[in-house]
Amino acid sequence: MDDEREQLAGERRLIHDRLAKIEALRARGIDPYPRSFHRTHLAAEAIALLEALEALEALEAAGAAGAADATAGETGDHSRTEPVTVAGRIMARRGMGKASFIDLKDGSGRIQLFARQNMLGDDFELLELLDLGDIVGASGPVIRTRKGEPSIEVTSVTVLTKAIRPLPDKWAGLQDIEARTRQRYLDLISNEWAMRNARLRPAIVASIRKFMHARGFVEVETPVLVAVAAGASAKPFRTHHNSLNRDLYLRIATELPLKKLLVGGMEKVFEIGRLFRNEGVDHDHNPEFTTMESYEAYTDYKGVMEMVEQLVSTVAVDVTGSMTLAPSGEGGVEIDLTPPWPRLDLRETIIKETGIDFAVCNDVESLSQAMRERGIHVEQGLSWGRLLDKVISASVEPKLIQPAFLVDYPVEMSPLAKRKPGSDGIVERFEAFVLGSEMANAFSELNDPVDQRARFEEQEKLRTEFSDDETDRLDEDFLTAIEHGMPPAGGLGIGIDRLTMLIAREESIREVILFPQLRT
RNA sequence: GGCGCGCUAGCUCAAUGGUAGAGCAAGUGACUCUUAAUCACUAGGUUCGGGGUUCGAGCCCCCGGCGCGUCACCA
Repeated sequence: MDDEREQLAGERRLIHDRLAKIEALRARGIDPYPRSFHRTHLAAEAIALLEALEALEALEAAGAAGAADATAGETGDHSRTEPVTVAGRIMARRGMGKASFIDLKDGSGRIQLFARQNMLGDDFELLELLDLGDIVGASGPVIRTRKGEPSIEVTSVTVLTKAIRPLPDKWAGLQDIEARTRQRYLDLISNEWAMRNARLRPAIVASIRKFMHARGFVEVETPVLVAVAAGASAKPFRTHHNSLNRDLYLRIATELPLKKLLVGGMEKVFEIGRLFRNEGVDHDHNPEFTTMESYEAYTDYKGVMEMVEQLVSTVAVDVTGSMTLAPSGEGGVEIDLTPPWPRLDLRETIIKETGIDFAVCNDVESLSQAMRERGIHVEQGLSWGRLLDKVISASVEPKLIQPAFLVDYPVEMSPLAKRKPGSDGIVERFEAFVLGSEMANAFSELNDPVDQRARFEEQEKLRTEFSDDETDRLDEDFLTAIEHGMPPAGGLGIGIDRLTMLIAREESIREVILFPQLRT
Protein backbone atom coordinates (compact mmCIF):
# COMPACT_ATOMS: atom_id res chain seq x y z
CA MET A 1 0.00 0.00 0.00
CA ASP A 2 2.78 2.40 0.88
CA ASP A 3 6.43 2.55 1.86
CA GLU A 4 5.59 3.10 5.50
CA ARG A 5 3.71 -0.17 5.60
CA GLU A 6 6.60 -2.08 4.03
CA GLN A 7 8.83 -1.01 6.88
CA LEU A 8 6.48 -2.34 9.51
CA ALA A 9 6.44 -5.93 10.68
CA GLY A 10 4.20 -8.28 12.58
CA GLU A 11 1.76 -6.79 15.01
CA ARG A 12 2.68 -3.23 14.13
CA ARG A 13 1.76 -3.78 10.52
CA LEU A 14 -1.56 -5.36 11.52
CA ILE A 15 -2.35 -2.27 13.57
CA HIS A 16 -1.17 0.04 10.81
CA ASP A 17 -3.51 -1.61 8.31
CA ARG A 18 -6.47 -1.22 10.62
CA LEU A 19 -5.68 2.41 11.37
CA ALA A 20 -5.56 2.99 7.63
CA LYS A 21 -9.05 1.50 7.37
CA ILE A 22 -10.24 3.91 10.05
CA GLU A 23 -8.90 6.77 7.90
CA ALA A 24 -10.70 5.33 4.88
CA LEU A 25 -13.96 5.15 6.84
CA ARG A 26 -13.61 8.75 7.96
CA ALA A 27 -12.85 9.78 4.40
CA ARG A 28 -16.25 8.34 3.48
CA GLY A 29 -17.86 10.38 6.26
CA ILE A 30 -18.30 7.34 8.50
CA ASP A 31 -17.62 7.60 12.23
CA PRO A 32 -15.89 4.38 13.28
CA TYR A 33 -16.91 4.99 16.91
CA PRO A 34 -20.51 6.22 16.87
CA ARG A 35 -22.39 7.01 20.08
CA SER A 36 -25.21 4.52 20.22
CA PHE A 37 -27.12 2.07 18.11
CA HIS A 38 -30.65 0.78 18.23
CA ARG A 39 -30.82 -2.96 17.87
CA THR A 40 -34.17 -4.68 17.72
CA HIS A 41 -33.09 -8.27 18.29
CA LEU A 42 -30.38 -10.34 19.90
CA ALA A 43 -28.89 -13.03 17.67
CA ALA A 44 -30.83 -15.74 19.50
CA GLU A 45 -34.05 -13.73 19.24
CA ALA A 46 -33.59 -13.22 15.51
CA ILE A 47 -33.14 -16.96 15.01
CA ALA A 48 -36.17 -17.68 17.22
CA LEU A 49 -38.18 -15.22 15.14
CA LEU A 50 -37.33 -17.13 11.98
CA GLU A 51 -38.13 -20.49 13.56
CA ALA A 52 -41.48 -19.25 14.77
CA LEU A 53 -42.32 -17.97 11.30
CA GLU A 54 -41.28 -21.25 9.71
CA ALA A 55 -43.45 -23.21 12.10
CA LEU A 56 -46.40 -20.97 11.37
CA GLU A 57 -45.93 -21.17 7.60
CA ALA A 58 -45.53 -24.94 7.74
CA LEU A 59 -48.87 -25.16 9.54
CA GLU A 60 -50.56 -22.89 7.02
CA ALA A 61 -49.04 -24.80 4.12
CA ALA A 62 -50.23 -28.09 5.58
CA GLY A 63 -53.72 -26.66 6.01
CA ALA A 64 -53.86 -25.07 2.58
CA ALA A 65 -52.33 -27.96 0.72
CA GLY A 66 -54.63 -30.41 2.41
CA ALA A 67 -53.77 -33.86 1.08
CA ALA A 68 -51.30 -32.40 -1.41
CA ASP A 69 -47.80 -33.78 -1.29
CA ALA A 70 -46.25 -31.41 1.22
CA THR A 71 -42.56 -30.86 0.59
CA ALA A 72 -42.17 -29.81 4.16
CA GLY A 73 -38.46 -29.27 4.02
CA GLU A 74 -38.78 -26.83 1.16
CA THR A 75 -41.43 -24.61 2.64
CA GLY A 76 -39.03 -23.24 5.25
CA ASP A 77 -36.55 -22.17 2.61
CA HIS A 78 -38.76 -19.32 1.60
CA SER A 79 -39.54 -17.95 5.01
CA ARG A 80 -38.47 -14.37 5.38
CA THR A 81 -39.10 -12.43 8.55
CA GLU A 82 -39.71 -8.74 8.92
CA PRO A 83 -36.43 -6.78 8.99
CA VAL A 84 -34.46 -6.95 12.23
CA THR A 85 -31.41 -5.12 13.47
CA VAL A 86 -28.64 -6.90 15.37
CA ALA A 87 -25.24 -5.86 16.66
CA GLY A 88 -22.14 -7.74 17.68
CA ARG A 89 -18.54 -8.63 17.08
CA ILE A 90 -17.29 -10.07 13.78
CA MET A 91 -15.87 -13.49 14.61
CA ALA A 92 -15.35 -14.96 11.14
CA ARG A 93 -15.76 -14.00 7.53
CA ARG A 94 -16.04 -16.00 4.34
CA GLY A 95 -15.79 -13.82 1.26
CA MET A 96 -17.26 -15.11 -1.97
CA GLY A 97 -16.57 -12.26 -4.36
CA LYS A 98 -19.82 -10.39 -4.70
CA ALA A 99 -21.23 -12.17 -1.63
CA SER A 100 -19.88 -12.47 1.86
CA PHE A 101 -20.74 -14.46 4.97
CA ILE A 102 -19.98 -12.94 8.35
CA ASP A 103 -20.35 -14.62 11.74
CA LEU A 104 -21.60 -12.09 14.25
CA LYS A 105 -21.42 -12.77 17.99
CA ASP A 106 -23.42 -11.00 20.65
CA GLY A 107 -24.36 -11.70 24.24
CA SER A 108 -26.95 -14.26 23.22
CA GLY A 109 -24.96 -16.28 20.70
CA ARG A 110 -24.05 -16.12 17.05
CA ILE A 111 -25.85 -15.38 13.83
CA GLN A 112 -24.61 -15.37 10.27
CA LEU A 113 -24.84 -12.26 8.13
CA PHE A 114 -25.39 -12.95 4.45
CA ALA A 115 -24.22 -9.91 2.52
CA ARG A 116 -24.74 -9.65 -1.21
CA GLN A 117 -23.75 -6.83 -3.48
CA ASN A 118 -27.15 -6.59 -5.12
CA MET A 119 -28.81 -6.24 -1.69
CA LEU A 120 -26.30 -3.90 -0.12
CA GLY A 121 -25.43 -1.71 -3.08
CA ASP A 122 -22.64 0.76 -2.43
CA ASP A 123 -22.40 -0.38 1.18
CA PHE A 124 -20.94 -3.63 -0.07
CA GLU A 125 -17.59 -1.87 -0.51
CA LEU A 126 -17.76 -0.99 3.16
CA LEU A 127 -17.16 -4.65 3.96
CA GLU A 128 -13.62 -4.24 2.65
CA LEU A 129 -12.92 -1.96 5.60
CA LEU A 130 -14.19 -4.42 8.19
CA ASP A 131 -11.98 -6.84 10.09
CA LEU A 132 -12.38 -9.74 12.47
CA GLY A 133 -12.98 -8.30 15.91
CA ASP A 134 -14.83 -5.20 14.73
CA ILE A 135 -18.21 -4.48 16.26
CA VAL A 136 -20.94 -3.79 13.71
CA GLY A 137 -24.67 -3.49 13.40
CA ALA A 138 -26.64 -5.10 10.58
CA SER A 139 -30.23 -4.92 9.37
CA GLY A 140 -32.35 -7.10 7.16
CA PRO A 141 -34.85 -9.94 7.18
CA VAL A 142 -33.93 -13.27 8.75
CA ILE A 143 -33.83 -16.06 6.21
CA ARG A 144 -32.37 -19.52 5.93
CA THR A 145 -29.57 -20.11 3.42
CA ARG A 146 -29.60 -23.09 1.11
CA LYS A 147 -27.36 -24.93 3.54
CA GLY A 148 -29.94 -24.27 6.24
CA GLU A 149 -28.06 -21.63 8.22
CA PRO A 150 -30.29 -18.96 9.79
CA SER A 151 -28.92 -15.69 8.45
CA ILE A 152 -29.67 -12.04 8.19
CA GLU A 153 -29.95 -11.01 4.58
CA VAL A 154 -28.15 -7.76 5.07
CA THR A 155 -29.60 -4.56 3.64
CA SER A 156 -27.45 -2.22 5.68
CA VAL A 157 -24.29 -2.38 7.75
CA THR A 158 -23.17 0.07 10.43
CA VAL A 159 -19.66 0.25 11.85
CA LEU A 160 -20.04 0.50 15.62
CA THR A 161 -16.47 0.03 16.82
CA LYS A 162 -13.34 -0.52 14.81
CA ALA A 163 -10.79 -2.75 16.55
CA ILE A 164 -7.13 -2.14 15.81
CA ARG A 165 -5.75 -5.33 17.30
CA PRO A 166 -6.45 -8.82 15.98
CA LEU A 167 -8.48 -11.54 17.71
CA PRO A 168 -6.85 -14.75 18.96
CA ASP A 169 -6.92 -17.78 16.68
CA LYS A 170 -10.49 -18.24 15.53
CA TRP A 171 -10.33 -22.01 15.86
CA ALA A 172 -7.86 -22.74 18.67
CA GLY A 173 -8.88 -19.72 20.73
CA LEU A 174 -6.56 -18.35 23.39
CA GLN A 175 -4.70 -21.17 25.14
CA ASP A 176 -1.87 -19.56 27.10
CA ILE A 177 -3.05 -19.53 30.70
CA GLU A 178 -1.19 -16.35 31.50
CA ALA A 179 -2.72 -14.45 28.59
CA ARG A 180 -6.12 -15.92 29.40
CA THR A 181 -6.07 -14.37 32.86
CA ARG A 182 -4.22 -11.14 32.13
CA GLN A 183 -6.41 -10.50 29.09
CA ARG A 184 -9.58 -12.15 30.30
CA TYR A 185 -11.60 -10.19 27.73
CA LEU A 186 -9.89 -12.13 24.95
CA ASP A 187 -10.55 -15.35 26.84
CA LEU A 188 -14.23 -14.43 27.08
CA ILE A 189 -14.43 -13.52 23.40
CA SER A 190 -12.74 -16.60 22.04
CA ASN A 191 -13.28 -19.39 24.57
CA GLU A 192 -16.84 -20.47 25.08
CA TRP A 193 -16.22 -22.24 28.38
CA ALA A 194 -14.66 -19.09 29.80
CA MET A 195 -17.89 -17.19 29.15
CA ARG A 196 -19.89 -20.09 30.54
CA ASN A 197 -17.95 -19.95 33.81
CA ALA A 198 -18.11 -16.16 33.93
CA ARG A 199 -21.89 -16.37 33.82
CA LEU A 200 -22.23 -19.41 36.03
CA ARG A 201 -20.74 -17.68 39.02
CA PRO A 202 -23.18 -14.75 39.20
CA ALA A 203 -26.01 -17.19 38.55
CA ILE A 204 -24.90 -19.16 41.60
CA VAL A 205 -24.66 -16.02 43.72
CA ALA A 206 -28.12 -14.92 42.60
CA SER A 207 -29.48 -18.36 43.41
CA ILE A 208 -27.94 -18.26 46.88
CA ARG A 209 -29.52 -14.87 47.53
CA LYS A 210 -32.88 -16.16 46.37
CA PHE A 211 -32.58 -19.16 48.69
CA MET A 212 -31.57 -17.08 51.68
CA HIS A 213 -34.24 -14.43 51.10
CA ALA A 214 -36.87 -17.14 50.81
CA ARG A 215 -35.85 -18.34 54.26
CA GLY A 216 -36.21 -14.87 55.73
CA PHE A 217 -32.55 -13.92 55.95
CA VAL A 218 -31.56 -10.29 55.60
CA GLU A 219 -28.46 -9.41 53.60
CA VAL A 220 -26.08 -6.98 55.29
CA GLU A 221 -22.68 -5.44 54.68
CA THR A 222 -19.96 -5.23 57.32
CA PRO A 223 -16.58 -3.44 57.14
CA VAL A 224 -13.71 -4.70 55.04
CA LEU A 225 -11.24 -2.42 56.87
CA VAL A 226 -10.95 -3.52 60.47
CA ALA A 227 -8.84 -2.70 63.49
CA VAL A 228 -8.45 -6.37 64.44
CA ALA A 229 -8.39 -9.19 61.89
CA ALA A 230 -10.39 -11.70 63.89
CA GLY A 231 -12.90 -14.48 63.38
CA ALA A 232 -10.61 -17.04 61.75
CA SER A 233 -7.03 -18.19 61.79
CA ALA A 234 -5.23 -16.61 58.88
CA LYS A 235 -2.57 -14.04 58.15
CA PRO A 236 -4.15 -10.68 57.35
CA PHE A 237 -3.19 -7.97 54.88
CA ARG A 238 -2.19 -4.81 56.65
CA THR A 239 -2.80 -1.31 55.42
CA HIS A 240 -2.65 2.18 56.84
CA HIS A 241 -5.15 4.96 57.34
CA ASN A 242 -3.35 8.25 56.87
CA SER A 243 -5.44 10.86 58.65
CA LEU A 244 -6.25 8.51 61.51
CA ASN A 245 -2.58 7.58 61.48
CA ARG A 246 -3.18 3.98 62.40
CA ASP A 247 -2.76 0.58 60.84
CA LEU A 248 -5.87 -1.23 59.69
CA TYR A 249 -6.36 -4.73 58.37
CA LEU A 250 -8.43 -6.28 55.62
CA ARG A 251 -10.95 -8.65 57.12
CA ILE A 252 -10.22 -12.37 57.15
CA ALA A 253 -13.79 -13.30 58.09
CA THR A 254 -17.17 -11.66 58.52
CA GLU A 255 -18.10 -13.72 61.55
CA LEU A 256 -17.76 -11.34 64.48
CA PRO A 257 -19.61 -8.27 63.11
CA LEU A 258 -22.43 -10.51 61.92
CA LYS A 259 -22.78 -11.98 65.38
CA LYS A 260 -22.93 -8.45 66.80
CA LEU A 261 -26.03 -8.01 64.62
CA LEU A 262 -27.44 -11.14 66.24
CA VAL A 263 -26.97 -9.40 69.59
CA GLY A 264 -28.74 -6.36 68.13
CA GLY A 265 -31.82 -8.39 67.29
CA MET A 266 -31.30 -9.15 63.61
CA GLU A 267 -32.19 -12.79 63.94
CA LYS A 268 -31.38 -14.05 60.45
CA VAL A 269 -28.54 -12.28 58.65
CA PHE A 270 -26.12 -13.13 55.90
CA GLU A 271 -23.34 -11.44 54.02
CA ILE A 272 -21.81 -12.32 50.67
CA GLY A 273 -18.45 -10.65 50.57
CA ARG A 274 -14.79 -10.63 49.83
CA LEU A 275 -12.30 -11.94 52.37
CA PHE A 276 -8.56 -11.40 52.23
CA ARG A 277 -5.91 -13.79 53.48
CA ASN A 278 -2.22 -13.13 53.11
CA GLU A 279 -1.30 -16.65 52.07
CA GLY A 280 -0.20 -18.78 49.17
CA VAL A 281 -1.63 -18.70 45.67
CA ASP A 282 -2.38 -22.00 43.96
CA HIS A 283 -5.07 -23.75 41.96
CA ASP A 284 -7.24 -23.82 45.07
CA HIS A 285 -6.46 -20.48 46.75
CA ASN A 286 -6.70 -16.84 45.79
CA PRO A 287 -5.66 -14.15 48.30
CA GLU A 288 -9.07 -12.52 47.91
CA PHE A 289 -12.02 -14.85 47.80
CA THR A 290 -15.73 -14.73 48.42
CA THR A 291 -17.80 -16.33 51.14
CA MET A 292 -21.38 -16.35 52.25
CA GLU A 293 -21.70 -16.28 56.01
CA SER A 294 -25.07 -16.62 57.68
CA TYR A 295 -26.28 -16.55 61.28
CA GLU A 296 -29.65 -17.75 62.41
CA ALA A 297 -30.94 -17.30 65.92
CA TYR A 298 -32.62 -20.19 67.72
CA THR A 299 -31.13 -22.97 65.65
CA ASP A 300 -27.97 -25.03 66.05
CA TYR A 301 -25.44 -26.77 63.83
CA LYS A 302 -27.88 -29.54 62.98
CA GLY A 303 -30.30 -27.00 61.58
CA VAL A 304 -27.46 -25.41 59.65
CA MET A 305 -26.44 -28.82 58.27
CA GLU A 306 -29.87 -29.29 56.78
CA MET A 307 -29.76 -25.80 55.34
CA VAL A 308 -26.37 -26.41 53.72
CA GLU A 309 -27.40 -29.57 51.91
CA GLN A 310 -30.62 -27.89 50.83
CA LEU A 311 -28.79 -24.76 49.72
CA VAL A 312 -26.12 -26.51 47.66
CA SER A 313 -28.47 -28.96 45.99
CA THR A 314 -31.06 -26.24 45.30
CA VAL A 315 -28.46 -23.96 43.76
CA ALA A 316 -27.14 -26.79 41.59
CA VAL A 317 -30.63 -27.53 40.28
CA ASP A 318 -31.23 -23.83 39.80
CA VAL A 319 -28.20 -23.22 37.61
CA THR A 320 -27.61 -26.61 35.96
CA GLY A 321 -31.04 -28.20 36.08
CA SER A 322 -29.70 -31.24 37.86
CA MET A 323 -28.81 -32.43 41.33
CA THR A 324 -25.99 -34.54 39.95
CA LEU A 325 -22.85 -33.10 38.42
CA ALA A 326 -21.52 -34.94 35.40
CA PRO A 327 -17.94 -36.26 35.55
CA SER A 328 -15.27 -33.84 34.42
CA GLY A 329 -12.72 -35.27 32.04
CA GLU A 330 -11.70 -38.89 31.82
CA GLY A 331 -11.75 -40.90 35.00
CA GLY A 332 -13.85 -38.27 36.72
CA VAL A 333 -16.71 -39.21 38.96
CA GLU A 334 -20.29 -38.08 38.98
CA ILE A 335 -21.15 -36.05 42.07
CA ASP A 336 -24.57 -36.60 43.60
CA LEU A 337 -25.67 -33.65 45.73
CA THR A 338 -29.03 -35.12 46.70
CA PRO A 339 -29.71 -34.62 50.42
CA PRO A 340 -29.25 -35.91 52.98
CA TRP A 341 -25.47 -36.05 53.03
CA PRO A 342 -23.79 -38.51 55.39
CA ARG A 343 -22.81 -37.18 58.82
CA LEU A 344 -19.40 -38.58 59.70
CA ASP A 345 -18.19 -38.31 63.28
CA LEU A 346 -14.80 -36.65 63.08
CA ARG A 347 -13.12 -38.73 65.77
CA GLU A 348 -14.37 -42.05 64.38
CA THR A 349 -13.46 -41.06 60.84
CA ILE A 350 -9.89 -40.15 61.79
CA ILE A 351 -9.57 -43.46 63.64
CA LYS A 352 -10.91 -45.30 60.61
CA GLU A 353 -8.53 -43.62 58.19
CA THR A 354 -5.38 -43.39 60.33
CA GLY A 355 -5.88 -45.33 63.55
CA ILE A 356 -5.18 -42.13 65.47
CA ASP A 357 -7.61 -41.39 68.31
CA PHE A 358 -7.32 -37.76 69.25
CA ALA A 359 -9.00 -38.49 72.58
CA VAL A 360 -5.99 -40.65 73.41
CA CYS A 361 -3.26 -38.64 71.69
CA ASN A 362 -4.39 -35.58 73.56
CA ASP A 363 -1.15 -33.65 73.75
CA VAL A 364 1.40 -32.35 71.26
CA GLU A 365 3.89 -35.03 72.27
CA SER A 366 1.73 -38.12 71.70
CA LEU A 367 -0.01 -36.74 68.61
CA SER A 368 3.30 -35.87 66.91
CA GLN A 369 4.55 -39.33 67.77
CA ALA A 370 1.45 -40.99 66.25
CA MET A 371 1.75 -38.83 63.12
CA ARG A 372 5.39 -39.68 62.61
CA GLU A 373 4.61 -43.38 62.98
CA ARG A 374 2.17 -43.03 60.09
CA GLY A 375 4.51 -41.05 57.89
CA ILE A 376 2.68 -37.74 58.25
CA HIS A 377 5.08 -34.84 58.07
CA VAL A 378 5.22 -33.09 61.47
CA GLU A 379 6.26 -29.48 61.47
CA GLN A 380 7.93 -28.25 64.63
CA GLY A 381 6.26 -25.67 66.81
CA LEU A 382 2.65 -26.36 65.90
CA SER A 383 -0.10 -26.46 68.48
CA TRP A 384 -2.11 -29.61 69.06
CA GLY A 385 -5.10 -28.25 67.17
CA ARG A 386 -3.03 -27.38 64.14
CA LEU A 387 -1.35 -30.77 64.20
CA LEU A 388 -4.72 -32.49 64.19
CA ASP A 389 -5.81 -30.23 61.37
CA LYS A 390 -2.86 -31.58 59.38
CA VAL A 391 -3.92 -35.14 60.07
CA ILE A 392 -7.41 -34.37 58.81
CA SER A 393 -6.32 -32.59 55.65
CA ALA A 394 -3.69 -35.23 54.86
CA SER A 395 -5.67 -38.39 55.59
CA VAL A 396 -9.37 -37.68 55.78
CA GLU A 397 -10.32 -34.84 53.44
CA PRO A 398 -8.97 -36.47 50.25
CA LYS A 399 -11.35 -39.40 50.86
CA LEU A 400 -14.45 -37.22 50.94
CA ILE A 401 -15.35 -37.13 47.26
CA GLN A 402 -19.11 -37.33 47.45
CA PRO A 403 -20.67 -34.69 49.68
CA ALA A 404 -20.31 -35.39 53.40
CA PHE A 405 -20.24 -33.63 56.73
CA LEU A 406 -17.45 -34.10 59.23
CA VAL A 407 -19.09 -33.55 62.60
CA ASP A 408 -17.98 -32.69 66.16
CA TYR A 409 -14.57 -31.08 66.38
CA PRO A 410 -12.20 -30.70 69.33
CA VAL A 411 -12.60 -27.42 71.17
CA GLU A 412 -8.93 -26.62 70.58
CA MET A 413 -9.63 -26.16 66.84
CA SER A 414 -12.80 -24.16 67.28
CA PRO A 415 -12.63 -21.16 69.59
CA LEU A 416 -16.00 -19.77 68.48
CA ALA A 417 -18.11 -22.92 68.71
CA LYS A 418 -20.36 -24.05 71.51
CA ARG A 419 -19.48 -27.11 73.57
CA LYS A 420 -21.40 -30.28 72.94
CA PRO A 421 -23.29 -31.37 76.05
CA GLY A 422 -21.97 -34.57 77.57
CA SER A 423 -18.86 -34.71 75.36
CA ASP A 424 -15.78 -33.36 77.01
CA GLY A 425 -13.60 -31.23 74.79
CA ILE A 426 -15.93 -31.50 71.79
CA VAL A 427 -17.83 -28.65 70.16
CA GLU A 428 -20.85 -28.61 67.90
CA ARG A 429 -19.10 -27.90 64.64
CA PHE A 430 -19.16 -29.40 61.17
CA GLU A 431 -17.41 -28.93 57.88
CA ALA A 432 -18.86 -29.95 54.53
CA PHE A 433 -16.63 -31.60 51.94
CA VAL A 434 -17.05 -32.40 48.28
CA LEU A 435 -14.30 -33.62 45.95
CA GLY A 436 -11.89 -33.55 48.88
CA SER A 437 -12.34 -29.83 49.20
CA GLU A 438 -13.86 -27.91 52.11
CA MET A 439 -17.08 -26.24 51.07
CA ALA A 440 -18.51 -25.02 54.32
CA ASN A 441 -17.69 -24.57 57.98
CA ALA A 442 -20.39 -24.13 60.59
CA PHE A 443 -21.18 -24.42 64.24
CA SER A 444 -23.55 -23.80 67.07
CA GLU A 445 -22.32 -20.36 68.01
CA LEU A 446 -20.69 -19.94 71.38
CA ASN A 447 -22.73 -17.35 73.27
CA ASP A 448 -21.39 -17.84 76.80
CA PRO A 449 -19.33 -14.66 77.22
CA VAL A 450 -17.22 -16.05 80.04
CA ASP A 451 -16.31 -19.17 78.09
CA GLN A 452 -15.70 -17.10 74.96
CA ARG A 453 -13.28 -14.83 76.79
CA ALA A 454 -11.46 -17.86 78.18
CA ARG A 455 -11.20 -19.37 74.67
CA PHE A 456 -9.79 -16.16 73.24
CA GLU A 457 -7.28 -15.93 76.04
CA GLU A 458 -6.28 -19.53 75.37
CA GLN A 459 -5.78 -18.61 71.70
CA GLU A 460 -3.68 -15.60 72.68
CA LYS A 461 -1.58 -17.87 74.88
CA LEU A 462 -1.08 -20.29 71.97
CA ARG A 463 -0.13 -17.40 69.80
CA THR A 464 2.59 -16.34 72.18
CA GLU A 465 3.69 -19.88 72.94
CA PHE A 466 3.90 -21.03 69.33
CA SER A 467 4.47 -17.56 67.87
CA ASP A 468 1.65 -18.48 65.55
CA ASP A 469 0.41 -15.32 63.89
CA GLU A 470 -2.50 -17.21 62.39
CA THR A 471 -4.41 -18.03 65.52
CA ASP A 472 -7.47 -16.01 66.33
CA ARG A 473 -7.04 -12.55 67.72
CA LEU A 474 -8.92 -11.17 70.69
CA ASP A 475 -11.62 -8.72 69.75
CA GLU A 476 -12.69 -6.89 72.91
CA ASP A 477 -15.61 -5.17 71.14
CA PHE A 478 -17.01 -8.54 70.23
CA LEU A 479 -16.73 -9.81 73.80
CA THR A 480 -18.53 -6.72 75.07
CA ALA A 481 -21.28 -7.35 72.53
CA ILE A 482 -21.99 -10.93 73.55
CA GLU A 483 -21.79 -9.95 77.21
CA HIS A 484 -25.07 -8.17 76.45
CA GLY A 485 -26.56 -11.49 75.39
CA MET A 486 -26.38 -13.18 71.99
CA PRO A 487 -29.24 -15.59 71.33
CA PRO A 488 -28.41 -19.23 70.69
CA ALA A 489 -27.68 -19.49 66.98
CA GLY A 490 -26.29 -21.57 64.16
CA GLY A 491 -23.65 -19.95 61.96
CA LEU A 492 -22.29 -20.88 58.55
CA GLY A 493 -19.48 -19.93 56.22
CA ILE A 494 -19.54 -21.25 52.68
CA GLY A 495 -16.92 -20.62 50.01
CA ILE A 496 -18.44 -19.21 46.85
CA ASP A 497 -15.33 -19.82 44.75
CA ARG A 498 -15.16 -23.46 45.80
CA LEU A 499 -18.87 -23.92 45.24
CA THR A 500 -18.54 -22.45 41.76
CA MET A 501 -15.58 -24.72 41.01
CA LEU A 502 -17.65 -27.68 42.10
CA ILE A 503 -20.65 -26.83 39.95
CA ALA A 504 -18.52 -25.77 36.98
CA ARG A 505 -16.41 -28.90 37.44
CA GLU A 506 -13.28 -26.79 37.22
CA GLU A 507 -10.15 -27.82 39.08
CA SER A 508 -8.55 -24.39 39.21
CA ILE A 509 -9.89 -21.40 41.11
CA ARG A 510 -8.51 -19.27 38.27
CA GLU A 511 -11.31 -20.53 36.06
CA VAL A 512 -14.02 -19.15 38.32
CA ILE A 513 -12.44 -15.80 39.23
CA LEU A 514 -12.41 -13.31 36.38
CA PHE A 515 -9.18 -11.59 37.39
CA PRO A 516 -7.31 -13.90 39.76
CA GLN A 517 -4.03 -13.12 41.42
CA LEU A 518 -1.18 -14.54 39.38
CA ARG A 519 1.75 -16.11 41.11
CA THR A 520 4.70 -13.79 41.28
C1' G B 1 9.97 -19.68 49.75
C1' G B 2 12.09 -25.10 47.91
C1' C B 3 11.95 -28.38 43.71
C1' G B 4 10.30 -29.47 38.59
C1' C B 5 8.44 -27.73 33.78
C1' G B 6 7.50 -23.90 30.23
C1' C B 7 8.29 -19.02 27.37
C1' U B 8 9.58 -19.43 19.15
C1' A B 9 5.26 -14.61 14.05
C1' G B 10 -0.94 -11.16 16.38
C1' C B 11 -2.97 -16.51 17.83
C1' U B 12 -2.20 -22.10 17.89
C1' C B 13 2.01 -25.03 17.37
C1' A B 14 6.85 -27.36 14.81
C1' A B 15 12.22 -27.34 14.44
C1' U B 16 19.48 -34.23 16.31
C1' G B 17 24.01 -28.10 18.49
C1' G B 18 24.31 -26.88 11.64
C1' U B 19 20.06 -21.80 6.47
C1' A B 20 13.99 -20.71 12.20
C1' G B 21 8.94 -23.57 9.58
C1' A B 22 3.46 -24.60 9.19
C1' G B 23 -1.87 -23.48 9.96
C1' C B 24 -5.01 -19.44 11.23
C1' A B 25 -5.02 -14.10 11.19
C1' A B 26 -2.87 -10.02 7.70
C1' G B 27 -1.87 -7.97 2.35
C1' U B 28 -2.81 -8.61 -3.26
C1' G B 29 -5.84 -11.21 -6.83
C1' A B 30 -10.16 -14.85 -8.33
C1' C B 31 -15.06 -16.30 -6.77
C1' U B 32 -23.08 -14.13 -5.57
C1' C B 33 -25.18 -19.97 -0.72
C1' U B 34 -20.32 -20.12 2.51
C1' U B 35 -19.81 -21.97 7.52
C1' A B 36 -12.29 -24.18 10.21
C1' A B 37 -15.06 -21.75 2.63
C1' U B 38 -11.68 -22.72 -1.52
C1' C B 39 -7.49 -21.43 -5.01
C1' A B 40 -2.89 -18.50 -6.31
C1' C B 41 0.79 -15.21 -4.72
C1' U B 42 3.12 -11.82 -0.81
C1' A B 43 4.78 -10.09 3.68
C1' G B 44 5.49 -11.08 8.76
C1' G B 45 10.99 -13.40 13.88
C1' U B 46 15.96 -9.25 19.08
C1' U B 47 13.27 -17.64 19.50
C1' C B 48 11.35 -13.64 27.36
C1' G B 49 16.13 -10.48 28.82
C1' G B 50 21.51 -10.64 29.91
C1' G B 51 26.02 -13.31 30.02
C1' G B 52 28.91 -17.88 28.91
C1' U B 53 30.59 -22.59 26.31
C1' U B 54 31.23 -23.70 21.01
C1' C B 55 33.82 -23.04 14.39
C1' G B 56 28.42 -22.62 15.08
C1' A B 57 23.11 -21.94 20.30
C1' G B 58 15.81 -21.61 19.76
C1' C B 59 18.33 -26.14 21.74
C1' C B 60 23.90 -26.83 26.38
C1' C B 61 25.62 -23.83 31.12
C1' C B 62 24.97 -19.41 34.59
C1' C B 63 22.07 -15.02 36.24
C1' G B 64 17.45 -12.50 35.92
C1' G B 65 11.96 -11.88 34.42
C1' C B 66 7.08 -13.92 33.81
C1' G B 67 3.95 -18.07 34.25
C1' C B 68 2.33 -23.23 35.37
C1' G B 69 2.77 -27.80 38.37
C1' U B 70 4.21 -29.64 43.12
C1' C B 71 5.55 -29.26 48.42
C1' A B 72 4.67 -26.13 52.69
C1' C B 73 0.38 -22.68 54.72
C1' C B 74 -4.68 -21.93 54.15
C1' A B 75 -10.77 -22.01 52.50
